Amino acid sequence: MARYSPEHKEQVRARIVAEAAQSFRERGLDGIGIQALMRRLGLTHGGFYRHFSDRDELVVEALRAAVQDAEQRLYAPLEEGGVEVGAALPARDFIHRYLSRSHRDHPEQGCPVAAVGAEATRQPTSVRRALSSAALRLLSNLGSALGRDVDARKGSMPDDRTLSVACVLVGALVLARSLGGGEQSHRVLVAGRRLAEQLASD
Amino acid sequence: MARYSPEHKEQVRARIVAEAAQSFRERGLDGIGIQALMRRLGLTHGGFYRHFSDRDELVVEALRAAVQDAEQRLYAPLEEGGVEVGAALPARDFIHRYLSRSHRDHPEQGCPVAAVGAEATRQPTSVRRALSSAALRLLSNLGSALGRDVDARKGSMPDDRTLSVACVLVGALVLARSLGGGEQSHRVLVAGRRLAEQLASD
DNA sequence: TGTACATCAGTGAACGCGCGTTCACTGATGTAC
DNA sequence: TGTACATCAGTGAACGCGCGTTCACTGATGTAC
Repeated sequence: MARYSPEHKEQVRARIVAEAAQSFRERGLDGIGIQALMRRLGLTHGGFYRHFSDRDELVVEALRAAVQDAEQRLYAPLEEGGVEVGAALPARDFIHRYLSRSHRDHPEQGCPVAAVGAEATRQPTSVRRALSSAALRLLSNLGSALGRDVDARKGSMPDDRTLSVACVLVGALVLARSLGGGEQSHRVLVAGRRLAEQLASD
Repeated sequence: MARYSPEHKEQVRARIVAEAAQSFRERGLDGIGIQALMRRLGLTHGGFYRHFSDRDELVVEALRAAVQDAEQRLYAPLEEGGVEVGAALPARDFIHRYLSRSHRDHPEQGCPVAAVGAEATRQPTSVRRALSSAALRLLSNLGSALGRDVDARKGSMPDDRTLSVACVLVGALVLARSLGGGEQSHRVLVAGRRLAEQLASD
């Protein structure tokens, strides 16, 4: 067992991060352990520390990966011809993907801010910073979709309209999840969509 | 040790529930154990099962208590003369209390939907139901504050304006907590307040 | 080309710890006589 | 009023379990000669 091809190690590391990015959104940042995580990948827990110095380091990386994953699914335009990606989605499409039933029912593939943002206050500093930059990235993407391209990560500020739409998106999703999957929950999604679209088109 | 006054048992039970209602909002529904909780009250863990059949029963009760606690602090009018309580707060005051820095910084005394609503998808049925009724109660209170007195708990539906304001409140709080306590976080609170007030006064 | 050695990703036992839950127990009070 | 007994909230040891982390190890491959 060992001495694999040069790329092997980074591939395994990437698999750990990807699995964690899913599991943490599904079960919360404290909801899955290293042993269970490694077992899911067909590995044993001891090897984990060849890749990460401790659990928090994985949480930070997994949050970064979750942001990218959510961007792919919610923000990136549909690929046409199977190749190109790049331009921003229209705000309307982003809003509809964000406040869809499938996003509500699959937090493990969705926005990390809605899934674990409320856990920020009980996390160590490194994790809080990662959550904060996840939120800023959401604002930045949303700003682009609204045609207000401001790079929030660099400290510049998203405009008020972007902030407003972001509140509606996150709030509607958290409320809809709190309400379960029934009719009231769906009404929240629909009301959130309508309001977000209206704000986006002002 | 035992055979206290008749009210003693229910007082202890109430203390357990109150402590849990705080701790669960502060640390998440899985964030504090029975031993730690009982220790905080100066009791030992064994006695817990004289009051509850299992941990989930406590979670359900604690969520109910958290709703009442949050209502007291966010929704109940200031007592005048130190006695009376009853009438609804104006929507504007409710919005400003909900999107205050102190609510952002003290989830343990605040809205349980914002604090633990995102955990709904990973809880057993009994807890999911309790979270759902917490959310409905938030909608109901907000409906009253907006002058749309609809008892959401009985299955009747909150109107769209109430749903919209609720999305803004919950989303702004979760976003502000994700962003930490800095300037961006405060801007989210301010933007949320402005939007919520505007929607409330339409 | 063949042999000796170094590397290091992954293994799995072990550490101390806290979890939810059970249970034999203690001992102050209430009730029966 | 005095004594014997029942009650039952609270105690603390114990159960099996999973946690994060450490560590001696294995063994396939790469490098040195």
